[in-house]
Amino acid sequence: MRIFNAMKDSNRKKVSYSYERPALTVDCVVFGYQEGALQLLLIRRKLPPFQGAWALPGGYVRMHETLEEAAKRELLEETSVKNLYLEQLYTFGALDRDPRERTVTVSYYALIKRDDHDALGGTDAEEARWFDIQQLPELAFDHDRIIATALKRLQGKITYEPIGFELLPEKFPFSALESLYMAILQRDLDRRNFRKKMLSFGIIKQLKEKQQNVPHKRGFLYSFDWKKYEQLQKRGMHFEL
Amino acid sequence: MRIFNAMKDSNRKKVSYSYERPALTVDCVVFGYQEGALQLLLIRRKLPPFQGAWALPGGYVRMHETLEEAAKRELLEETSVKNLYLEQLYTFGALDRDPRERTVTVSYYALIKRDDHDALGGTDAEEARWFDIQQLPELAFDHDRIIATALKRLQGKITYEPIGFELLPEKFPFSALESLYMAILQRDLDRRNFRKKMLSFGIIKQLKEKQQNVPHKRGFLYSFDWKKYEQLQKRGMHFEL
DNA sequence: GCAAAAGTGTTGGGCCTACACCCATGA
DNA sequence: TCATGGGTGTAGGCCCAACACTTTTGC
Repeated sequence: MRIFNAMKDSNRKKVSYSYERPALTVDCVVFGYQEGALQLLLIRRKLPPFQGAWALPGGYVRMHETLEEAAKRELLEETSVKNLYLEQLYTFGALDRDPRERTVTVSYYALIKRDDHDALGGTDAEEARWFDIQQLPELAFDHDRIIATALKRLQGKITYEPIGFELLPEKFPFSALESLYMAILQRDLDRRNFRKKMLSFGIIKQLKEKQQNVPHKRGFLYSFDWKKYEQLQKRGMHFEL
Repeated sequence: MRIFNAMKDSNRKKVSYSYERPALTVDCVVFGYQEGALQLLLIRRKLPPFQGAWALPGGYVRMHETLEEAAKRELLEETSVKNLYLEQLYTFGALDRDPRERTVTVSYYALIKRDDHDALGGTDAEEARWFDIQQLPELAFDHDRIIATALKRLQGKITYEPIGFELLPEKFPFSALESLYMAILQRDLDRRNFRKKMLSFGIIKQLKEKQQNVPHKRGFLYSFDWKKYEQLQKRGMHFEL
């Protein structure tokens, strides 16, 4: 895939340098959340090395785009995903991480609202699929390490910044938020205490609507209040767990 | 400096690629602490661009070294500094951050015990100097942004991991730890509460020795207890502020 | 004796944890 | 009527913030 993209790149030309340079790529760890499970978006490699193996979406950084632009472009090309929360994760530079040649990769992690993006498959008719985070397949390159790093980062960040909403639809029942946190942190949380604390920040608004077609009591729907959050942040509010 | 190093590199040879690659460098934000002030190690550039300006130590990543090895090598070459706490910070990839050509830099931040490293000056007779973090000179490239990022990271990390000791000598009076935290966090801390909490973790041992030649009551010296810290960490201890 | 830092405890309030029962709905 | 999740309050304990005086030393 990487090679394929590179060959298509309209910037292609012979260039020479007076000393060798590592290749530079980006890779994206894309998290989603559905039906109580934290998920990950992977693509199947069509070419060697690791032909047929599952891998993170990613590819070469071009000369005229920033790292973040490269990450967004690859995601769009390979998985048709856009409009997401994207943040740089870590840069991996082990000597043997790509068997072809020295390749340094800048990794990003992304959070997306699954229901916005159920249509998958890239412009290259890439095979892309969601996997439950607990049941990942064998992965190409050092992508398992990158994923482990991303998960740790997500677990840390979600406790001190309200980014969980990036994984939920606009309107959600409170229990979805709660089980999202449990899926990410991989531990139980007390329902009453979680609700109390989360609501106490004042950044979630209760809507007038309720759940529909549920085989139990209808709960209110909620949504994240961006304006309130920005206001409170300016006044130095402190979100934590 | 970067060019100079590149020219010396024994790996030098003409290489060509079928598409362009950004240059890849590392830059290090080296923190030190002395006499109540948080300091930063900078070198003066001898060549254009930004000739004569102060900059972070750093340089090109070679093909046979990892990113961290590159960072350590550049530090040793340019500032004779070794044996330090080093951690990757962020990768900067703006298109125009180097006026010569597209250059992506992987930044690191380092903490060193000032008294171990008072001898400066690299093998190239680089001019290297410590600056008070509050009084930095004009900086080359986007190094001011890198430094700002590093300081924020240090402020965050020091509250949940006991890395402050990396900036202090082996033996230190308790007040040094306290004023170190105040210098980094740039706010006042209550002496009694800070001491209570810090000692409560049980990772600092009081020595038998006391301060010498001070114009006031002699306080005990302390040192960080690595073994205890590792033990407690395994048992899931949680250091915070 | 004076300046400067070391050393040391208590109290009140707020926050966190732990915990259990009733309600509304669809099947 | 049953299974399923929705919604709610309290009490005890722990931790945190705020706060001041005495001691030792060099000058």
